[in-house]
Amino acid sequence: MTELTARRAATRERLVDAAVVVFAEKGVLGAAVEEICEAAGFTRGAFYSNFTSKDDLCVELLQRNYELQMAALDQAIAGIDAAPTSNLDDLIARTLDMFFAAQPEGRHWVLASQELRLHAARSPEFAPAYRRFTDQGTLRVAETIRSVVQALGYELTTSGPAAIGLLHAVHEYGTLGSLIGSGTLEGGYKERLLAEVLRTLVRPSSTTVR
Amino acid sequence: MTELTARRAATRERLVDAAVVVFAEKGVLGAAVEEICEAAGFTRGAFYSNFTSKDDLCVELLQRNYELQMAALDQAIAGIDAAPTSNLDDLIARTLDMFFAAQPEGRHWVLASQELRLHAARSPEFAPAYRRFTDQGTLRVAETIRSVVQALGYELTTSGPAAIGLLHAVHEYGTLGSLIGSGTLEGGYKERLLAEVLRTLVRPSSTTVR
DNA sequence: GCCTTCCGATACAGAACTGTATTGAATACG
DNA sequence: CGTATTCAATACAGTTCTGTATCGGAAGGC
Repeated sequence: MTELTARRAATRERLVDAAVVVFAEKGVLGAAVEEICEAAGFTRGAFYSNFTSKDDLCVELLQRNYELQMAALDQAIAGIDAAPTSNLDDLIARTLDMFFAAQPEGRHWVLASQELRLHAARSPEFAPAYRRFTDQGTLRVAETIRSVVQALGYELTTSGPAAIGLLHAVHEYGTLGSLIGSGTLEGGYKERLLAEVLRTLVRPSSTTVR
Repeated sequence: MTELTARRAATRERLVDAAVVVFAEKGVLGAAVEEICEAAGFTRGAFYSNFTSKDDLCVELLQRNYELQMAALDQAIAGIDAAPTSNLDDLIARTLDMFFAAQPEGRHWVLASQELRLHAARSPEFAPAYRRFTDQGTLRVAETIRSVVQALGYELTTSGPAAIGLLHAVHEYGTLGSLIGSGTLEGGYKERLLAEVLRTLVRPSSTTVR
């Protein structure tokens, strides 16, 4: 698509990776361009030669994140056992695996994701770019989960995106809660709740599986 | 408890109110002390005379928020129709009213709440203070909802805090989503989802209502 | 009404960050 | 190879923010 030397691509990647860490620690607006460059082992010269602004880098970060997660999702699909099952627990477990494959992992990524989401909520300039990747990702995950559920002999009780939204909400809340160390959330809280929620989102398929 | 002149109290309040706005726009770490003071119509002299640091002000903000929401909750309780009902929709509506009473409202408060939550997740120094208010609030809301549900002839299917966590997760996600303007979330999405979730969280009481 | 105490404004010195213009070293190419 | 080009480092000038020390006016006590 774009002409990019290997050197340049590597620089951009290092900067983006560093941004994840710094965003996680300081937030998008609290992160100084200088700090990101330092974390990546560059000076600002490298930054301004590759990006026009911090928001510009944020978009690249979204893109990278999107691609990595879709790749992980594809891999998870390839590895799934596609035989229909009458065991609901089985279905739940396999479906959640799909979902988790498309979620950020590790403290830095989790925090950075939330920071980006919040940045989109407060910045009208950034929001469109954020929506672009998020909506597309949600649709793809929804479609994937819908087809997995169907292959296993079940169907969703609600629209795909609504189901994903619900899972996403619980996942985010629980993950952040465990980082904060909230006392009202016991261990395994998130997993249990997700399984329970998912149980209400599927039912045995009314139509015969082809 | 603490000796505080009226003048001082007013200054602190104005600073805290201003902080909500600036935090919403810039995030906790992106907000300059200077900026908060300016928004409140003071200079930094006032700030450092009243607070030792930005985190110190954050704690005061948590406290204020907690007290306002608990007061709103108390008021909501007072206004509720306590007659048992066999109409589930009725129950759902009244229970959600309780819950909403204890949620922040308005763009600034919503964003600031999220910023504080994220700040707690990344800052070990701030997290304990955040937990203190959050856990206490969750317990109080949980207990309130539990007793309302019971008075109406139903019971919760899960622990109070777990139920509140689930509602809270969906509420936050939906609210932020509507600020971002996500395309996969149609209007009324949040309310519909909350009602549906709540439906799975209650069942007719097995024991007789006293 | 005067005097004391309080408390926010001002002054200050330094640190951190910004974006740009220029330079020099690495890389690619003929 | 040597030369042209690319790209990150450096130099620069300006702005913003920090926390503290000091000052002066307003509030409250006698």
